[in-house]
Amino acid sequence: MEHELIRKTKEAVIALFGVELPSVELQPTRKDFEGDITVVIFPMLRFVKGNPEKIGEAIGNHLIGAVPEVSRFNVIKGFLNLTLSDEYYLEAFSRILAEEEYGKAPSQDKGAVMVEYSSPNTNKPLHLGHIRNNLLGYSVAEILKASGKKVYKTQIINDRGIHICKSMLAWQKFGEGITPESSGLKGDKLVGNYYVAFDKAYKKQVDELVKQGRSREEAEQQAPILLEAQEMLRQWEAGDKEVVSLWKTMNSWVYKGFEETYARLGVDFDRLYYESDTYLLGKEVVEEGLRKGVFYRKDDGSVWIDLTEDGLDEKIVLRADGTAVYMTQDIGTAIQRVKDFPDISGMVYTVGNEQDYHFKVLFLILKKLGFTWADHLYHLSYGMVDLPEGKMKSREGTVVDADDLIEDMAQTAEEISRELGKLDGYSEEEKKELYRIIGLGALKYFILKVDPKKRILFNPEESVDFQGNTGPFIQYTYARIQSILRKANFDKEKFGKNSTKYRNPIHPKERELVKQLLVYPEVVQEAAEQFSPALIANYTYDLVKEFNSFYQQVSILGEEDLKVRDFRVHLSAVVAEVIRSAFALLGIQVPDRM
RNA sequence: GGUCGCGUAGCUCAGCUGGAUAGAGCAUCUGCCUUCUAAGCAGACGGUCACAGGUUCGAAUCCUGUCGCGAUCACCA
Repeated sequence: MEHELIRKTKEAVIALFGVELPSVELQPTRKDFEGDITVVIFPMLRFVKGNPEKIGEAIGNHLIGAVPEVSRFNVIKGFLNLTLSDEYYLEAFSRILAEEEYGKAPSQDKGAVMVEYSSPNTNKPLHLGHIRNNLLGYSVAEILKASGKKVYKTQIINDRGIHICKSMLAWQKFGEGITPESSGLKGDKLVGNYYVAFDKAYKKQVDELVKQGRSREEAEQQAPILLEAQEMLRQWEAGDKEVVSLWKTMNSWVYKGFEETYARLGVDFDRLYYESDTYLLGKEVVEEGLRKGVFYRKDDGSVWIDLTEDGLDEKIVLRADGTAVYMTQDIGTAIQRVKDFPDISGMVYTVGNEQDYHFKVLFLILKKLGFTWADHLYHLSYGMVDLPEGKMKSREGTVVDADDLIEDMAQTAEEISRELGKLDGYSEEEKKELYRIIGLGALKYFILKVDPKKRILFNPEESVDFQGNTGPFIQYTYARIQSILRKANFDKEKFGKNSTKYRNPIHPKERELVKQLLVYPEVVQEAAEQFSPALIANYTYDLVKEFNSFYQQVSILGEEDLKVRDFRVHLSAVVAEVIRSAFALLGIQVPDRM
């Protein structure tokens, strides 16, 4: 419709004023004025001299004759507000009904996108920060799929390094052979406890050394337990049997714990990468890049890239002793992934904004190395989740644990549900499942509705809302519609297939709803382009508000005219379907009752 | 100090490539359950869009500078 209006408006201006406009600006008409689509006259004044109101009037008159869908118009200042006919909206709605999966674009074969997210260290449990990461990554992956892309979800598990050795060492020293089985603790929690135990012991040793007269800096480097951990890392790299075996055991505990958390969160992966497999990758690429002149070697043997011409600094890509740094590994991993999945044409890295610089450099290096896909790399950079007292710190125990938080949310959902008491007839299991869906819905929506790049302040004292612009509010609207559909004996099989007979005129609330439904596919595309689940969340909220207003003001099942009643039932069904679809893109489930 | 990001109502956030009197939710206050689920609806209150310049017919939006907050600038990851 927009294209048609732009074309016809241009034609109108040629016919009326003999001038060809380079472009026409359209916008949705503001709520306080009558109309659906507004043509902004001001930009035309550069080409057409005259009074904007008169010009608008003239164009409006022309359009009414030229475009059958335009039924009325009015001009206010420089704005030509067009009202589209009821037939147009009824027609448009019937097209939505006919769609198989409304909002989803047909899949294109232009290559796949790999989305990386989560990527935790294996020395501590997941916390609220990881939750934001997981939700964003999962949601963006789903949105990209809906926009027509093939997507691979992946993560790189940071399963090696000094931090892992710290937990291992502390477990050896203080653990007395404890296991998840013997203690009943979740594996990631158990290992995390020893990471904290290490830090405690380390600080104690440092303090003692300082008391003995060492400088703090020296003490921090010389604390015996740290030296032991470093020795352990060397043994691990040398393949020491005992160390490797302990490493395998403890990591397996952690993986089991992570799997539980992922299952609770409802996220998944198509392919896992382990740092212990990939950390040596990239060295060869560096050698090759050295030959190509992309990198250069310093006298001490370390290899660097000079990015000063690109406004960045010099960056090391290989240590003097020939070992890999983080960057080396990331270069190698990226290339490996394209080898594993040759149809990849781009990648998305879901990583906090503290690594903005790292990814700028990484992408630039890959580009300079000449990989075609390097133009389609995107760092999905997101702001930190802060607590009122500041940053979360695992070692100081000021983290909001992922499992605990999910549990708390379900509990809150339970309390509210019990108070409202609308769940007669549900079994205990059904209720429990419902609390889980609502609690998670509240949490996920709370996080995803915020623009990814902004930081989130999370106050554990103030529980996440269940009213207003929240997940449960939207879920509630869905449940209400399901209730109507049950009462109307709405048949999903016939959904979209039976020819609903329309009628005129259409109620203003119905018109608004159809308008809102019509933009859903565009919103999905926009969200994919911007890698922003927040756009989906905000759209869904607007749709739901519109529906609730309609629901309040207009009777659906009580309507006596059967055609009208049928139309309203269908309209409600489509709204519910779009809610379900949009929430699926956010990884949020919807309940039939609540 | 260099670079990057953010700064909109008491609080949490929207505001598309510049367009009409800057919008929601929470909180506070008013109405609405004999009609499809009140986790709802309708309304009131609440803003020098950090500040100062500039571009433009028009700026919360674009440009420059200032201030504030955060991140980053490791042979750590």
